[in-house]
Amino acid sequence: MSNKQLTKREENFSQWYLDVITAADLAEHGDVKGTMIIKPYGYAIWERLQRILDDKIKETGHQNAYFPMFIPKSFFSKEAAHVSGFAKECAVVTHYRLKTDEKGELVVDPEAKLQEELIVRPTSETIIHSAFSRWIKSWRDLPILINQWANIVRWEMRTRLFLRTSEFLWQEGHTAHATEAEAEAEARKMLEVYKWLAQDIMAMPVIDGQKSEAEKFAGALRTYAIEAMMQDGKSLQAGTSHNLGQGFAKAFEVKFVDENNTQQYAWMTSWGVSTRLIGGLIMTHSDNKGLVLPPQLAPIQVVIIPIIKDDNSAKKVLEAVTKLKEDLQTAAVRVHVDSRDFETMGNKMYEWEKKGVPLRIEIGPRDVENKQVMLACRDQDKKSPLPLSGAVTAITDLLLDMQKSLFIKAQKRLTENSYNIDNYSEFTKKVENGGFFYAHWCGNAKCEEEIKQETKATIRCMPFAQKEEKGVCMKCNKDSKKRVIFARAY
RNA sequence: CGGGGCGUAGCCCAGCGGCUAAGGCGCUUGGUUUGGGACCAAGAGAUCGUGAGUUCAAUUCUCACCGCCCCGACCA
Repeated sequence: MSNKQLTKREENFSQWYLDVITAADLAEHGDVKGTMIIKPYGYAIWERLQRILDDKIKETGHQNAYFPMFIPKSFFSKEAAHVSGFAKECAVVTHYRLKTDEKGELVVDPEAKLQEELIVRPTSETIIHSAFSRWIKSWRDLPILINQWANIVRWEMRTRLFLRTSEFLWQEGHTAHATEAEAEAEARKMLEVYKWLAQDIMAMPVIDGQKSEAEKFAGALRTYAIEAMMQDGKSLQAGTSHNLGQGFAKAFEVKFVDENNTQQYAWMTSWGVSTRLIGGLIMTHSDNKGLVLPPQLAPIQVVIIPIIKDDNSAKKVLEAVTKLKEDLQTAAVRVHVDSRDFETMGNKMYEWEKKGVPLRIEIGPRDVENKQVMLACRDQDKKSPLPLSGAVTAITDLLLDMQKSLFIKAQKRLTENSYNIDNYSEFTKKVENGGFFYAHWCGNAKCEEEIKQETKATIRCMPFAQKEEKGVCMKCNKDSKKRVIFARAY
């Protein structure tokens, strides 16, 4: 990263740290504009998240499957709202062959034009539903609960590392049900899973709720989402779950014969989270020193750095290091020993700090002598001695504590930056500084749009937990029953 | 697609109508170091974005093209 950016980062930390400090070590931009290369360490974080979520998705009765990345254009155009929602950001395959021209240059062979263009999936509803229509004949075939891990492409005009890349990795669930109630329950259940993932695993507090009509998924009946607050007060949509109603079923002829021998359209859902979560993770916990990882997600939970002074003490130090490493591994702690002798102490420490390893342990001759290790927690500044006896228990406890305290810290920030607001002109000023604004809204899309135009703030969600109360829309003064969250978002 | 900026080594960049294109980071080798970003020495690494023009001479000036970044529009 350039020096200019570093300087600017210091001026305005929240704007820059995603790009500058940690993301650079986790990922770099790809060769195609807006795509990203995720480096092994960054991928290890995604991989843990993926494994944890995948287990949970299977536990809740879903099966993994895989569908093609190319979607015939005709599939895409069957659901009207869906088309208009995604049409502007699709990568399109038009040819299937290259050739060398007279000048010896590699060109697209005009002879090899596809009869029907293929869309690189921006999401897989259409292709999966077309399969569903063949798979589903009877009420006995339902529910069908499918999940897929895949890459997708959305040709965004403006990209941002981790948060909005042209190509990204995600998980997308697609289900079909016999009844509306069942589909609704499924959509809500999976949002709960995402909430659990965000809060219990990533230590990232979220607000769950329903999206407004303007913000909902193209083609959905209702969209539910979890919204997280980043350190700069901006909102990040961290996961969505859609009750698709019967719209897609009608477009793709997903029909079944019910117990009364009548043809019915299925009720569908879809839900997904993406590598955007890694961006959310970075922007929730990171500090000026780099990434801070919650222990549950950290590929390396404990790093041990042996301090070798001379050949005499080296043996004893390495013995102590190996012993502790093995004991920790027995206790299922993910531990790494940094035994590189060509790096200086300082470099090693900065590196692991930057990578967000929760606990760092140093063992040198002095520590062996005193039957202790030096321990530093990533979320605290100090370094303190820890007796070797009982060290493993102390460490596992510390990891649990850190998981909790990271969540509490983030939740405190979320609470402190959430406001009830009734005065629109006050809102327009305060929203500049970020935060969640609980405000009354009449439910009219026109007010919503005007507010967006005037303040760049959108309705993030209508929180499930929000109690009814009488009020008037902060924009137009018409009656409102509930407050919704307005915020600026990524 | 509008407005602005920038393309010189893996990265950050200096430079100038002319001589062997400078420096820092990183890398390699050897040595000394090692409890918070080490030091010394020697080295490798550059079609100066591409093409054309002006000129005795272009990395430098002009034009075109390509690419990237930022701000909008778009999207989330």
